[in-house]
Amino acid sequence: MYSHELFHTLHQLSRQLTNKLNEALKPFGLFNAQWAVIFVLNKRGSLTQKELCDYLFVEAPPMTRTIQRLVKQGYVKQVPGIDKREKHVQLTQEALKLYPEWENAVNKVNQGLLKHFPSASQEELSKLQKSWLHQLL
Amino acid sequence: MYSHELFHTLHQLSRQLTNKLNEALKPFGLFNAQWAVIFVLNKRGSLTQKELCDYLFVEAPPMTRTIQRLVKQGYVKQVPGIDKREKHVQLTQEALKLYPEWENAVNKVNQGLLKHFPSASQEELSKLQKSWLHQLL
DNA sequence: ACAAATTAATTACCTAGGTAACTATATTCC
DNA sequence: GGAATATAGTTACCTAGGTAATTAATTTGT
Repeated sequence: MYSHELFHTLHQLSRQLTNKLNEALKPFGLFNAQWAVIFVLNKRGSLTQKELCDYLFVEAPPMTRTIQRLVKQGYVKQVPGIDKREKHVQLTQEALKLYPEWENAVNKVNQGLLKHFPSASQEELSKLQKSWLHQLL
Repeated sequence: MYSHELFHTLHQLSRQLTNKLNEALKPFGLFNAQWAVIFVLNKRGSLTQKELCDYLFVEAPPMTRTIQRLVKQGYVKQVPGIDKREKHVQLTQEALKLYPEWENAVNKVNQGLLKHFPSASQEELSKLQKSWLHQLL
């Protein structure tokens, strides 16, 4: 019964990566969860909070909090939709200006984390993870 | 640059598994992090909190909290060591009595989570994860 | 032998993410 | 058209895990 070990290793790996990313984002006053939102908004433009939740597979309450912190920092604005329940979230000019710098830092740390992990292994790992995840959902 | 995707999938996978485990533990009034401690204590007997931290790669403060909850529930006791700074943590009779039931529930949910994921893939995934994790530490 | 440095555990405070309950707006269904 | 239902977002409260600072006990170094 080594399923325990599999789960344990996965959990630890996830935590280590999160910690390293947070460390790299610290100089910019950003955290992991905020970066995830910023990254998606930069790629997709304007999204409702529901759409962000669905995309990132996160429940609504933590998303509300993450967005509120980003609003307070001036990196995101909430625009009321035609459907008045919805809030369309988008990056501010300030965030768009700083984005390349952030992405650069993130890419650099990601590259460092993968440096000694062969790209064939990365491919294989990515494939296995996606396959398992899709079965779970 | 699909490192983003690799990290994102890993993070989500970890969260999904944690959620499923928590769901399975709910009837017993236990949570994921508590189970990790109980599992190790059952295997290893008595350990100091420091040893538990090292084994589970968790910082001391969250470990203190997890143990305090287990003490309150009557599943764990803290025995002062010869080195008076240390606290040796061990399962209570109550916990030892209930352990098989808990393990059974956990094994069942783990089995369910891995059901449609071929065991060759499990092996491969486990190998890749461990290899990457050891490079990071 | 005693001052300085180290270590185990705790406390306070932060982010991350989960559920349950609530509010306000939209949609459905007689 | 109006009552019932569903949906988007928020609030309150829980566990999980991180850092920084604190306390008490032990070990080191002179």
